[in-house]
Amino acid sequence: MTETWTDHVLARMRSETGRSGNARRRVVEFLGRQDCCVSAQEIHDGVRGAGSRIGVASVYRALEGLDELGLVQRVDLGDGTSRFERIDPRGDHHHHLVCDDCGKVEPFEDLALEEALERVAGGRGYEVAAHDVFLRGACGDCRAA
Amino acid sequence: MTETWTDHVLARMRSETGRSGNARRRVVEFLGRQDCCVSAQEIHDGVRGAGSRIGVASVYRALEGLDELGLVQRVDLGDGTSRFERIDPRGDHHHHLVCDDCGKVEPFEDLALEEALERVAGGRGYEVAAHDVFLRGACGDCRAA
DNA sequence: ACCTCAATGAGAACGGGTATCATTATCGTC
DNA sequence: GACGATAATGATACCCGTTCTCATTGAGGT
Ligand SMILES: [Mn+2]
Ligand SMILES: [Mn+2]
Ligand SMILES: [Zn+2]
Ligand SMILES: [Zn+2]
Repeated sequence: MTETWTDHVLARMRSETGRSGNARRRVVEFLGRQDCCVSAQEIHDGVRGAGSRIGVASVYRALEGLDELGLVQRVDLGDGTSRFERIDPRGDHHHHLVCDDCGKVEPFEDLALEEALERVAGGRGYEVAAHDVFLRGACGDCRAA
Repeated sequence: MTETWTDHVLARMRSETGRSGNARRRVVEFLGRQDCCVSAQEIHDGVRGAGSRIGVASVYRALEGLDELGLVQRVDLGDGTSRFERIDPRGDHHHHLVCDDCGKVEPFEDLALEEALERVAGGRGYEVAAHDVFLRGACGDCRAA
């Protein structure tokens, strides 16, 4: 059986603080259902829409905690709102295509790119811990229109 | 003789609107002196420090116009403030190393990385117009400390 | 010099994100 | 199962970068 990200994270948080509240659990469960990044607002709306009256502050607190534990990644596209997505414990990871026109965001993976990034990381004095890549342009739909 | 970015841009804006105000010119001149990205606040302070009483709104307006003309690039590191840097008309371009610890930002170039990005751009339905790459980690100074 | 209208700057307004604090709920203990 | 300590929560005030508004200024054409 494959342990889901959600289960993995709930267990981790449990062992971390000893407590388990409702708001954090709902945020984790929601994130676990997403395949790419979502904004705090979308998380808040999503959880509320399902019937849980959680507060925005709790959403941000949950995200902050998850970020510190390396369970979630902040994605900043430059539109003024941060987005968040789960980090696969198995190392799976993707980058983002952003449509300048309609704002759509979709994930992509590319091994050759990862290898090139790996090589850049060396020889710069820096100890690189993470990297972000965004490709911006016009998506298929917007090109057609 | 090499035409500077500043001259190139001033001429371009001139031909674009027919008018030339003081605020915009000061912003362009300031950006022309920078080798990497700076925040709107830094631009405002920099220009004011040199004796011109320009307003913040004018800084943002100038940056917006330059961005639309593709003369300036918005750099969003995710710290809540956008930065801007000139785009070399000759195509020269760099990406950024960001220290998670002290916040320092420095540019780097890597040809192999650019080629890998070029290859990714194809075959995705997208017409990629630009890309951003950030490497995050601990800089030399912070690693030593 | 005069007119027109883009450009400007001060300050109000906006919005995502954070801090505060009274209330609620979880968990260990009895 | 009730109780107490204290972490978690949620409403809301607040912060600050950015945008909007509007009265004023000034560049360029005549
Ligand atoms: Mn990668
Ligand atoms: Mn590049
Ligand atoms: Zn994603
Ligand atoms: Zn730069």
